[in-house]
Amino acid sequence: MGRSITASRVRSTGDRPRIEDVAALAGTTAITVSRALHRPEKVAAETRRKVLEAVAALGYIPNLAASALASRRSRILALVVPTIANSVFADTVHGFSDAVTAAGLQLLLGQGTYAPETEHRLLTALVGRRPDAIAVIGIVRRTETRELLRRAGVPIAEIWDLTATPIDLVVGFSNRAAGHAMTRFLVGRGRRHIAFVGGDDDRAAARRDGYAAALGESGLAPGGADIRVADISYGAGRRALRALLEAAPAVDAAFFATDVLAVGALLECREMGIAVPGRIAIAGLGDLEIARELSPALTTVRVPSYDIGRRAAELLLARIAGDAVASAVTDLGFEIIARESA
Amino acid sequence: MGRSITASRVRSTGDRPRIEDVAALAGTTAITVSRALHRPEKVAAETRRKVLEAVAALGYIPNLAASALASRRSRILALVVPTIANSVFADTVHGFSDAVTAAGLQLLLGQGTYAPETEHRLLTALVGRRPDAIAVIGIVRRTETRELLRRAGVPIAEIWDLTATPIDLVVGFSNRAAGHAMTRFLVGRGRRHIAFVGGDDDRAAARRDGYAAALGESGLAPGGADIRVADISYGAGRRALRALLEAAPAVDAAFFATDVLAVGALLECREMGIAVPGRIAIAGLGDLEIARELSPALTTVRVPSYDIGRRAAELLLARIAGDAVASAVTDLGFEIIARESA
DNA sequence: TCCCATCGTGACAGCGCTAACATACTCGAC
DNA sequence: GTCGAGTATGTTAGCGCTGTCACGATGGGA
Repeated sequence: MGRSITASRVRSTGDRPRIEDVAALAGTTAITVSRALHRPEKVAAETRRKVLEAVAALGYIPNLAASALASRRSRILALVVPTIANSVFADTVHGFSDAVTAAGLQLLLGQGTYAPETEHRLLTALVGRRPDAIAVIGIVRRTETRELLRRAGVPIAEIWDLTATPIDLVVGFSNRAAGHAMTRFLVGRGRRHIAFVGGDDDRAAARRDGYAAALGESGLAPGGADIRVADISYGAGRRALRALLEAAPAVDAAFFATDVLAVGALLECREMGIAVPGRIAIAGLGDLEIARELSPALTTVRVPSYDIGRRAAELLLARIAGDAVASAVTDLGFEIIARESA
Repeated sequence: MGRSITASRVRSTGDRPRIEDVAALAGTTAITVSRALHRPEKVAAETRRKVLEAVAALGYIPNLAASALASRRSRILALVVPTIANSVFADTVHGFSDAVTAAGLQLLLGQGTYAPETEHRLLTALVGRRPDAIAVIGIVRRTETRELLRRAGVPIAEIWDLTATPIDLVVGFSNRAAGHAMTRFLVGRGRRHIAFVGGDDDRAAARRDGYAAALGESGLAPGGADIRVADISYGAGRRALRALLEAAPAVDAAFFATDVLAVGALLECREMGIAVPGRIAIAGLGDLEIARELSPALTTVRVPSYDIGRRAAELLLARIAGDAVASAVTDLGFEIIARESA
């Protein structure tokens, strides 16, 4: 049945050439071809030349699935993101992709993990591909999922928020500290009725936490109703601002969990003729490009989205290469960008 | 040497369980486990139960690289994008990912193909993974690369622009027609000195083409210097607007190849006190969310970014399943969204 | 009663590659 | 000339899964 029984080793037309076809044409054997391609220094220059010639002549492209199976190295890095339709996460994917590509590996992307259930399913599927490492945006909460990742037996990075108890590595910044710092900043600007507006994901919750702690330290009470948004959009930011002013007329500052919401609020203020920062200060988080282009320009927290992705990939690659990674926790920090809106 | 020589088939700790381990625990053989997982209707209910129990007990996750090798189906779809840090492409990735995930396959993402050379290298690497289908944003120009894809022997989709001579499938809209339609729209609004501003990629070039054709039909000359931007950002849009007004003071309309540039121009006009659309009309393409939130709201071309990704994946999946795809060309159209800026 | 279709299961081989060991050959030291 | 070390290449045996065929059991129709 097998090809090896047939007299000729020439492949039928339409089939892709295999490593043996290359070897035959180059007058050598499969293993030498493999070495010529992966460890050229182990092969005589003349042999290498013949092999490369044969590769070119046949248009040979190694089957990486077979390679992965035999070598137990897939040369794939998996990355899991809540959604890609969010430019800060897109930047992280970008950074991750750049580092992965530079190292000659490939990126397997999993998307859609705001629910723990989907996250688990998605990760199971990804683990099946036996990636050399896995990165996940967010801290993995479900015990079962953490166990799944641990058992995958490869380096794991949880990225975008810090935790003292990572599965393996963490790369990000403290969302809590960022929330705290911005709130202190607003207090420092003389604001006394500061509201927080955000969604319900973990990162927003951490920022809200930091906000609450900073208020407590300053002896202040929350400056408005607890406004939660269901989706992250400019429109949601507008609506949230209106709801806030209605529910808490005394509010003098609004800190939004993300710039998209803050920008929406800024636009709404302009249309309603509400002075910013006169009547109310507006602050965001993310430092989107649009934030600095509006007027008043948005005061925000700059966050290393691209670097988180890039650094995570680099650390994972180092781990794969067997290099010791100094610390399990990589804090990339953040920066308050004071502009006109607060 | 091999595992089969050892007396016991129980795996050493740390190793992942294989299909044979599951089979042993379920009291059956590997092939039955494979069938129980992939074609459950082919296996007796009782056997299936035992297999699933064993799978759960061992935490077995099939090795998809081995599966791909044996079955010649990788269950991977590859997608290649110029950059992901551009929200319209991110939407396309999103749509593609949704369809791929829904079908139980996985997404291999390649990023960074504004240069033909990188595109070729990236695609070579992706083809090595033997995806079941490949989608590429843009029309593949290089003959060598087209040949590479053709020889991959799987369905191929070129997406985001139409062409009469696709490698296999095309899904998108006519960038030329969109440029044409918006230009006609501006002419219809009484504009006579219409400028076009965009980058140098293929899509911008097609839009510029349509613009030039529409001007010709209306007996008009280009309304300004030929402004090319090097990067796509709000800042670039601002600078382009200033450059345009300086180079061609008579200009009464500016059509930007993408909304990001148009939004930048709109912001610049506001700051410079230039009346829009009084002094100059501004139009874009893409229909970003911010476009409708600004005032004046941006007149633009709505483009089916998400649907292009989703539809491309669906068509590719249909092809893989052996269904005939009605037409090689899928035109998803576009829509002029007339708002206040033009 | 026999036959053949159908169902459930299994044996075997192979997908295309590489790790590990084995072998041949070269060259300089003694 | 012999030996050992180093270099270049080859042989063998899988990696973990599934396609293909084969086989036994069951059951309904002639």
